[in-house]
Amino acid sequence: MNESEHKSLDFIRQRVSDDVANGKNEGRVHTRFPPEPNGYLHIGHAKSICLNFGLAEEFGGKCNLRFDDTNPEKEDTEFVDSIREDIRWLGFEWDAEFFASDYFEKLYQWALELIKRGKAYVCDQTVEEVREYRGGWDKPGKNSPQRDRTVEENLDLFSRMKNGEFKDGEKTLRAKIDMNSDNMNLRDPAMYRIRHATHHRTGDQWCIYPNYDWAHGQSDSIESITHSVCTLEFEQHRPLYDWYIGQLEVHHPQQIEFAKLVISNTMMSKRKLTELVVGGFVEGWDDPRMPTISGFRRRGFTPESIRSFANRVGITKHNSTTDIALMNLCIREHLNRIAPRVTGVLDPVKVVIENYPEGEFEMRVTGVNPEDENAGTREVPFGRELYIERSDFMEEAPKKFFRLTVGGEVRLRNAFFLKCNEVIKDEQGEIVELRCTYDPETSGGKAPDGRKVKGTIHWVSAAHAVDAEVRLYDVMFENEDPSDVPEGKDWKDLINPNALVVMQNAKVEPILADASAGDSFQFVRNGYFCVDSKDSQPGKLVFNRTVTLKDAWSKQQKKGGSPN
RNA sequence: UGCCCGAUGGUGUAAUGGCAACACAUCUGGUUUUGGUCCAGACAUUCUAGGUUCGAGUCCUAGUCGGGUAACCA
Repeated sequence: MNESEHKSLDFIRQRVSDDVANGKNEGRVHTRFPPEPNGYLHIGHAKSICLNFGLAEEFGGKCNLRFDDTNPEKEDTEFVDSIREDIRWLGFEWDAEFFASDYFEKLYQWALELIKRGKAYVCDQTVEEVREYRGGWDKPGKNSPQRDRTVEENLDLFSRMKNGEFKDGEKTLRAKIDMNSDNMNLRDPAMYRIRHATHHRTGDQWCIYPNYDWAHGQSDSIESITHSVCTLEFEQHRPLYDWYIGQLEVHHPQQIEFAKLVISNTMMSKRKLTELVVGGFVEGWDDPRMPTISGFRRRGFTPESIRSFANRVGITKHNSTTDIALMNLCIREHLNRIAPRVTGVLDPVKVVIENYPEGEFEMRVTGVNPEDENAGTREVPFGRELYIERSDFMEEAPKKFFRLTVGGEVRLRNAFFLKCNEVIKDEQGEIVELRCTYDPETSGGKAPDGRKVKGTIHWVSAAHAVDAEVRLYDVMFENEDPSDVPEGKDWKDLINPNALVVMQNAKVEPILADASAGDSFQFVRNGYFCVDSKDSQPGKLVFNRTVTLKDAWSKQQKKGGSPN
């Protein structure tokens, strides 16, 4: 190792690096990503996925996918399938796939072993009694009345638990540790509970199910995991993790905890995300407003952008909140390089060019992506009637407004200079048409007489434009911290009503009629959009706005407008 | 009311006892046929108080603040 080439590693990579250097685990690195299949993966899981799979890649090791399916009542194969899909979409492939339920028999045998060694006992207490006997932070616990049952009695009772002789909640198997420990997890934790429920994989084969602590470390051990990375809330479980593995005298993985991802204006709690889906507040787990991986995918985020984000947020032990702006940066950065530029007019208003011959059209040739020389060119039809963005015209405009005004001149992107002569409105005073003239001498966007124009606006030919529905997405919560709910309010009251705004009458350039589901584009001056993978049809296009472009103009406007 | 963990700019991270670095955000300016991109610049008494040291963001002590934790969930 060259000291001068010391790279900046996060504390986990540092630790793994040290372990490898010291020959721990024969220099092996083996991680695992262990989701419970009770919901869809979200961006927080992406951080964990990038960490675990990244560790394996960087240290020449392996990473398993393990479904932590020890709670039959909440888990389902739908979630198993979506988890596999999401991990692969992110660009990772696991070395081996397991289920905690693969180990139910082994875990059972191990439990028998602990019973025989007097380290576990069958307890008859109810949930309430257990809580009472556990004591508190300030007061010691009391032993369960059944704590000193004989080995024979425990063996008999436990096998009868397994055989279904008892009802749910009637008995548990508990580890005999220390009812006086400072760490509540060590006050005789439950190892097994009775659940007469059908498991998504083992069916009705079992009616006793191992608790997390009894299953997790041993599963890690069986798979020869070297570094068992998890989030901070499991920190005080580590002594129990270590105790079980120590008792069983099997391969001992090292648990390491890091801070989970928190993003501003975003709800990450799996329970609450489930509530949004079940309660119909969103269309489903893959609703583009959701912080799920499938939601981001449908919204138009790329795997590259999410991996880039995960790498930028860092791995530490302190709780922090990452600004949602960083996500936006990551996706803009990637899409700016790869997304073809097209024109989409979200809120169209008609322009009639009075001095352009009726019924005539011409093709304008234009680049596909200024960031990519190899992207080539495309042709766009131009004619007498166009659609432009309603917000690109103002009757009474402030001085800094560089767009179209009455009497003012702007450039039509990739075409001509345009001047507005007259505004036509309907009875409600709504602008329905702008009568304009163009300067044929400015083809190519420059005037022979050298006169300059401040603004350039986008347009589509009215005769060629394709209708589209465009869904504009924004942050799901207006509050930076949506878990901070004001008195008397429900967290769902904080949902941003403008998280989705649908533009029904958008007009897009004809080339987009052939776009396929999932394709991403930059709508020039508007943002990045993708073809919705569920609702878009050949005759009825639907686009999702992935993210806006940075917008200095609207930012300036929000500041209260310029004093000219 | 114990036990465990943490604290570096508005935000997220780096600095492995030796010049507080990078990115985001914000603001200024330049380039530009996208108010995009790109380029240049601005933006910190490292929670507090003591101590060790030639030298402390880093080590020690005490405090302050924040988080986690008492499921037959994971």
